[in-house]
Amino acid sequence: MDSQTASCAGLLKVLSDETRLAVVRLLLEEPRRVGQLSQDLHVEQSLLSHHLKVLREAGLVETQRDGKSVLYSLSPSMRRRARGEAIDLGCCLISFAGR
Amino acid sequence: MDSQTASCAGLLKVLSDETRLAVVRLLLEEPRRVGQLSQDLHVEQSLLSHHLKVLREAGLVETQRDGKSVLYSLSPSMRRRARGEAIDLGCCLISFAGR
DNA sequence: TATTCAGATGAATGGCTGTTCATTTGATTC
DNA sequence: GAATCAAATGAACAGCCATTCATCTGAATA
Repeated sequence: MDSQTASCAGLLKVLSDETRLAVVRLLLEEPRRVGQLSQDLHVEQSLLSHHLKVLREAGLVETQRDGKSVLYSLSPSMRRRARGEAIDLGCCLISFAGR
Repeated sequence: MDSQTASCAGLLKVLSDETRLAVVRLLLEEPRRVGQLSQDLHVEQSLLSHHLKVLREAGLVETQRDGKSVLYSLSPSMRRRARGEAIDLGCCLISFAGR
């Protein structure tokens, strides 16, 4: 059980929350402001903010001031093309290929 | 926030534990008995058994009696080939393509 | 500069979850 | 059938985490 597996589990834990996963999927489409996310997901502002902090600290998302609001986007380094054998969860594929 | 996202988060939660993730990665190679897993991962029998139960109930793994021991293998339906845009966690890729 | 709007932060709380220990079940062997 | 080996189960506990509420920061506008 290498340390790589440990940190990977940690990242999966970040994504294993319904709200955070939904945020990431929305940001996979395009950047959005917090207010938009809050409306789209029907999640109260404060709670969403806490979740966004977790995503930030995990390096999954990045922020950018936009006047009064803040624009969230998926970290560019997180974008990749998948290929190779994977685990099919039905909802998504998890692949370890080439690692 | 659809119910699909909820159940997906649930499955990711199952994989977000270091021990369970390590088990799945080993079973991705080939089926193994509990004793083997326990030795390979340095995880005590009872604890491993609890984790295996979680994996079983999530439908991720299947079991097969083999004399005194039990053979665990990755559920065939979980095996797929990944392709399309994905989120790169460094340790693995998560892809939602075509869903 | 006072007010308002957008978002972040901190403390408090309740529920979930990983771990341990003791016990049990199921299958083999003596 | 008693003893042994492999794995599963249940109860108990402790630490973690999502949620809520109240408050604060920071930027725009009047």
